[in-house]
Amino acid sequence: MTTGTRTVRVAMPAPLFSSFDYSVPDGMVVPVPGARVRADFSGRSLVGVCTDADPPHAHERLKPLTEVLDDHNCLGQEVFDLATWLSEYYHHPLGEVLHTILPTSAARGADLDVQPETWWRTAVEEARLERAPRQRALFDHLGRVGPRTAAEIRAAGFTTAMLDALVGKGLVEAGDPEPVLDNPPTLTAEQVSAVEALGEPSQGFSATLIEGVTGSGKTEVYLRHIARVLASGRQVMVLVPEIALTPQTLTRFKRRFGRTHVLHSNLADGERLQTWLKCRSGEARILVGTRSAVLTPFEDLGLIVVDEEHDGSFKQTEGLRYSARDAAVKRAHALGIPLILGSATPSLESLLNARRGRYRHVHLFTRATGAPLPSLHVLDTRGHSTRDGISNPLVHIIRRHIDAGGQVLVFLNRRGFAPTCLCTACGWQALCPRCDARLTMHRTPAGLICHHCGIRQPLPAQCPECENEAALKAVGVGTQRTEQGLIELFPGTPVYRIDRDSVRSQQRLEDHLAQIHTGEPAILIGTQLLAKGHDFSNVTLVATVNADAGFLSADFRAPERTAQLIIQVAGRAGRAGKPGEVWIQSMQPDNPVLTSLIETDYAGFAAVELDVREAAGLPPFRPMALLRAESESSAAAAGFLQTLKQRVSGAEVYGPAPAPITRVANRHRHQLMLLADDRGPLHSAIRRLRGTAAPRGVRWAIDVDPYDTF
DNA sequence: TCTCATGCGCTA
DNA sequence: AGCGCATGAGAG
Repeated sequence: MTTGTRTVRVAMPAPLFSSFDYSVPDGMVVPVPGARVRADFSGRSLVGVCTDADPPHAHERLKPLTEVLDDHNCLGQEVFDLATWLSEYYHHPLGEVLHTILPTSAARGADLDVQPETWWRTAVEEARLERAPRQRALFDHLGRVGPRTAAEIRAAGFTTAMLDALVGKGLVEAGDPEPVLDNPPTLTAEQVSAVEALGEPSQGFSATLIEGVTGSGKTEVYLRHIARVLASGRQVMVLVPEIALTPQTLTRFKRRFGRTHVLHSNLADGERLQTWLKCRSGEARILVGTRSAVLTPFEDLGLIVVDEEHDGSFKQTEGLRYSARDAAVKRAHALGIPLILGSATPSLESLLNARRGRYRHVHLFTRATGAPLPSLHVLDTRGHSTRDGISNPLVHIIRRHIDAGGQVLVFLNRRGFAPTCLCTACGWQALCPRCDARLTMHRTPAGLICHHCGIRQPLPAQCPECENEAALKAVGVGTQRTEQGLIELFPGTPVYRIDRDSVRSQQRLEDHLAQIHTGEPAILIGTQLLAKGHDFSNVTLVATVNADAGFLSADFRAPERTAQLIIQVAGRAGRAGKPGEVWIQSMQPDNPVLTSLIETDYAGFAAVELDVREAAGLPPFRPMALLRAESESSAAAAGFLQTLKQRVSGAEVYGPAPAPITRVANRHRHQLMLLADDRGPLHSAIRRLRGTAAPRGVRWAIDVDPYDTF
């Protein structure tokens, strides 16, 4: 080995757009690109990733590496290349990108050893565990679902102590992995042609957009294609939105394919690392995961599925602001494998790609059960009084459905009791001390809460300003208030509220859902949480209470998001044979989003909205990036963006503009919008700005293809 | 004169 | 980001 090969370039986890060169001391093996190394960096010992052995023009003063942690590229060439692409495309330092990709323990330098798993199953038919209800529950659970690993048992809400106790009593023993339990159902004609349209899985890169109405059985189409890929011996990655990764979703995969691995944000570091390693080694056959799962290396990936591809949770909004959907497209292309994007309400980005012939476009127009699609109606609330958010005509419609034995789902995208609390005597309002926002009134537990920074305050007994004891009033409507109103209006009918406040625990949610699944007449009220994943087969009426709020936002994506939400919620209605009705309460019944949705469905709305975007020169027709700055001083943040603006060339610039809620947690947020005709000039413009040091106290970030623009 | 806090610059 | 180091104010 010559001395010239004993210098390496390393990407260190620091917010710097440069690599750092180190020497490899005698006796230490020269790391290969992609190997983790430990080295001193500005007075501390850090784990970085080698990017080049023997780099050209190495730095003249070199420190020695402390340690080489891997004898091979720990990410594999493909994910290593993905890291380079992410760094360039999202203008984020390579060292930080690599740090984001590596599981926490791997980024800290842990050994990358796969540990064998043990599955646990019941050893006896019956067990008397009267005095140990939790052990009893775990025993019953294992009897019901079959063999599970310790990690899965913990994920289901049990502890290893309970498991150990059962093993000690001889009631549970090590066993084989879970068997395949489900046979595939018969496909509808439409599903058959969708499966056929997907073609052979081994024909190289292809992207297919499956646009299927809720209940059309998109998932079954994925499962068929997944089965073919698995049969060919290759691995499969399935990405789902955060709130769609429910036990029901996983059970479906497990019953069909056996062992299914999972990645999401709530895993313990060790579990996450083990799953990551098993994907990398090829031991894991299917991975179902949320956003960050797209960064997982695979030994032999043969298919990527992105379910609910329009969902905003695929875009990261901090640090490396990547889109998991777009990264999935990139990976499928690089690997030469098929990609499936599925949604009932595709993003305009994907629809434009389909229109331009980059994606195949497969439609599922009918429900797999043969149930008719719900009918959509606007309920004009102008001139009607509303009580707790529910207008009089809506009360009658709800009563009609309850009397007919149906269940009713009331959708209201606002938690709490009332979004405002004010004094009718002096005009005082409950404002957040740290944000430019009103405090939301909550009951059970009572208090004022800021939905932006989370600060809590007690509910004042009298007006803090004029000390009037009777004039404080809750203004506006949240789920708690509508719940209360519905309980009063329908005293004999159970009302279930499902939002982040009412279902703190998964168990609580499951209990609620079990009640609902009995099919007895009931009223469900809730937020986003209700809109996805769960099947409520006996729901015959869906009512959206405050869809109007979605039309008020300044965000150019607001109409798209509102339309998607309405259609997703509407999809909950009439799934089991009984025809469903959807009523949208609105004070602006002539709003073009509403009328086009009702008259021409989502596809018609999307076509109109695409024209609007094209005319306005907005995404997906032109690429956009946002430069966001925040500081305790509003002027400092805005001023810094102003100086950046002067240095922009080759792109249109708008702003700096304050975010609508400028101050959150005492930080003032401003942004500069960049638009260009092509990606090339946009990226060049950003490249000239990135790495610019902001003045003291100002933090700034680049957001390429932002999802939320306000 | 000493100690602790805050600010700044640098990382190979 | 996070660390060491310079600078500066307060206590004895």
